[in-house]
Amino acid sequence: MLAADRTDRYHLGMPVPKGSTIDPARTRATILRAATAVLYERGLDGVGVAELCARLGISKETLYRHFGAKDGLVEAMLQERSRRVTRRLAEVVEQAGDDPREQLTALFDALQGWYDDPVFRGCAMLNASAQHHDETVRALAARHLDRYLELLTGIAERAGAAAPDVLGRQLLMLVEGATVVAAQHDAGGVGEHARQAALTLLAASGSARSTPDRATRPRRRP
Amino acid sequence: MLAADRTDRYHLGMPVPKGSTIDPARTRATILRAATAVLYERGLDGVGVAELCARLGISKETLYRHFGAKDGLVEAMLQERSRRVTRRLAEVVEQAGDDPREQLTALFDALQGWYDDPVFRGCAMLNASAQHHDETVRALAARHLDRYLELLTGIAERAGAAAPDVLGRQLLMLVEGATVVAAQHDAGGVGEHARQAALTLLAASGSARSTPDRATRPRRRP
DNA sequence: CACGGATCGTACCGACCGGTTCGATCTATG
DNA sequence: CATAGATCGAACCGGTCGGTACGATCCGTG
Repeated sequence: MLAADRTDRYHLGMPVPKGSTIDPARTRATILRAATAVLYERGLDGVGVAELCARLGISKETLYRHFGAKDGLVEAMLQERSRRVTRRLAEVVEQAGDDPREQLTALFDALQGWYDDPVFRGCAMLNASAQHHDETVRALAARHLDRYLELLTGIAERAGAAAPDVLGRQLLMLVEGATVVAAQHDAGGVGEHARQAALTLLAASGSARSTPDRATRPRRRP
Repeated sequence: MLAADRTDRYHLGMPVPKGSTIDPARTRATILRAATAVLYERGLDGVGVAELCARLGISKETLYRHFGAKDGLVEAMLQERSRRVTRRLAEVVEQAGDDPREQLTALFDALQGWYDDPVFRGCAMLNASAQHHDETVRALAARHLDRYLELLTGIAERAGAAAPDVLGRQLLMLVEGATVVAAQHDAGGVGEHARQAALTLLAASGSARSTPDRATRPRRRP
């Protein structure tokens, strides 16, 4: 589990390299990354602070100095994950070129790759929201869906959909539905089927690419 | 919270009516129904056994005699809810007539009605699966999705879709995605948008009955 | 009328959990 | 060399939770 025998040791399960100040910021980031993996796999309440710290190779005091409380860790973790995942998907879409169809294809392919990952356990935000009825976590989940919706509505707009916000919502349902089904029901091919559905909705959404400029519409948040 | 003052009292928060044997089966069903509501609203781990019993107006001993353990209650509860919900949706579909488009419309209208219910908190099965990483609960959630899938694939078959199982999966994603979005993001109109998407997918699925502009084909191919 | 069964209310128990504290160790800095 | 800061490991604390036990109450039945 850990490295370093009793003679020399320190910090995060590994002996501190030669001459390096223990950088708190780096420590915090490392804790965040490792804790995210454990809490995602086992659930927020599935692992206590003691075991969590043991797995990370840190002491409870270190964790509490960086995050104040377990909730602080959870919130920081969810925020960071939401940002990272959203950025990743936005990159995938961006690198797919200008064709909205290609963008959607790339997006659902990326999702399928995620579903195939052995550690895939569904959307961490929605899982967290189901576990902690805490209002803060709910807000983070809602914000996460906001980010997704913004990305998808952007695709819908570039496709010249007659009602891009409606299409964006529908694509959001497909993305989240595919994620849920992949997590709970699997059987494979979920991403592909979702992609086909998305392309069908796109094709049926009105004049494709013929009306690039249109009145901008209000945005997210109820 | 309770009825009955200190003079006469008994059983399930209400005084036992005049001459009636306390029927264990009825007691169990009543506990199940009331516990379902509380645990759905607050989360499986959001309310302890003590408080749960207080809310139901029963003693812990009674609960444990009927369900053995909290997990037993949870499992019984989820099973019963899955059966009830699925049956209800099947009825809605059945009462909508023979047209698959009408059936889908009725189904998503029913879902929208659910979303509008103030106690709506998303799909209880998926919430439970996110909370208890327990294998039994996961299996119950998977079985729940099986039931949904069966219903939706049936509609796809009656519509004469070229690939009814694929369309069924896609409709399942829409249903679950709509439920997730309604629970976490709301803003209204989710059911309607999901319904439109479902009808679009149905119309594009190579069906005979649901697309008026295509060559007709016989229905019913199991 | 006595008995068995279902129930209540309460007290109790052991386990665990989130969080705090403390002494010791090591590093960089001045 | 002394100090300050980051960390470790372990002990500790109060609270909560799931589950059990027990005496008392009320019912229908024999």
